[in-house]
Amino acid sequence: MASLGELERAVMDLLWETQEAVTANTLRDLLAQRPSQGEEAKELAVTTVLTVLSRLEKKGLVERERGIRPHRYQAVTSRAEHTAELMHEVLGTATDREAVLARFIGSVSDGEAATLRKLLGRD
Amino acid sequence: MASLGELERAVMDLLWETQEAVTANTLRDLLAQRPSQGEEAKELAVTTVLTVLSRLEKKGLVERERGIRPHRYQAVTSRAEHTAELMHEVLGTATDREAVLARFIGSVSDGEAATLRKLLGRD
DNA sequence: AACTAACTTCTACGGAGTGTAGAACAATTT
DNA sequence: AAATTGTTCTACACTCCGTAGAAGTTAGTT
Repeated sequence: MASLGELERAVMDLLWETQEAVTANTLRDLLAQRPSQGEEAKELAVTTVLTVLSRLEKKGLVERERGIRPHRYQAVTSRAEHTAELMHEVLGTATDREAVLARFIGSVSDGEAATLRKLLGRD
Repeated sequence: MASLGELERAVMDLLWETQEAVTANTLRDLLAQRPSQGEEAKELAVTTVLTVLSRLEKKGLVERERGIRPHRYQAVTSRAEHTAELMHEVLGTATDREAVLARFIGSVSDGEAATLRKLLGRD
């Protein structure tokens, strides 16, 4: 259960940008200013945003504060963390993990290769 | 257009294992011996397998030889290559690629870290 | 307390993707 | 030509996602 729809993705992106916990109304407004891709951004109904947030909560990506009345939502993990998890999920528990990694780093930019070297430390 | 269904995945796994081009009937038989997960493996109709193969062909993951009569199907890329592509897709074109890589590397096994060091070459 | 405004949950529907396979059509074998 | 084998078409049910109105709940106002 990993993939997100387009709107779900847009919401997560906003939650990842604004590190704070925000309300559904705020998100609706933020979404309205965001022409997702070529498409004119139209005002969504708040219930739409709420539905999406509920689904994201069920998926474990979003956490909500139920105490205060306009509930506030925030991402459970950072985007980087989430993406890294996804990458591991894709890598999987296969027997050929190393082969995959070989192909993977084969097409990584030079700069990123350098970063990786730094992160891995010299032996 | 990256994700696969459960049956599609099972078919791809078989095509990746048997490096050869195989027929739909062969695949049906192979699938029958494969209890996907806890579930008792039942015999699927050949048309089911054919439908899945067509869809995989449309997705560019499978190639078929139309010359001979029982068409033969094979994977276009190796599993390792495909998985590596998926990983890049997940990594995406975000601004925080390096942050993602950092998290990713952080949870890679020691042996794999060593492999990566080797692949990246010492500086 | 009753009323109202804001907010949340429930229910729903249409479209896309997937698993599944029969019906109809095409080619090969006997 | 008839029978067999193989492929394509069509179809349906189920899940996920975008979308939102209807109904229910909470809080603020009179």
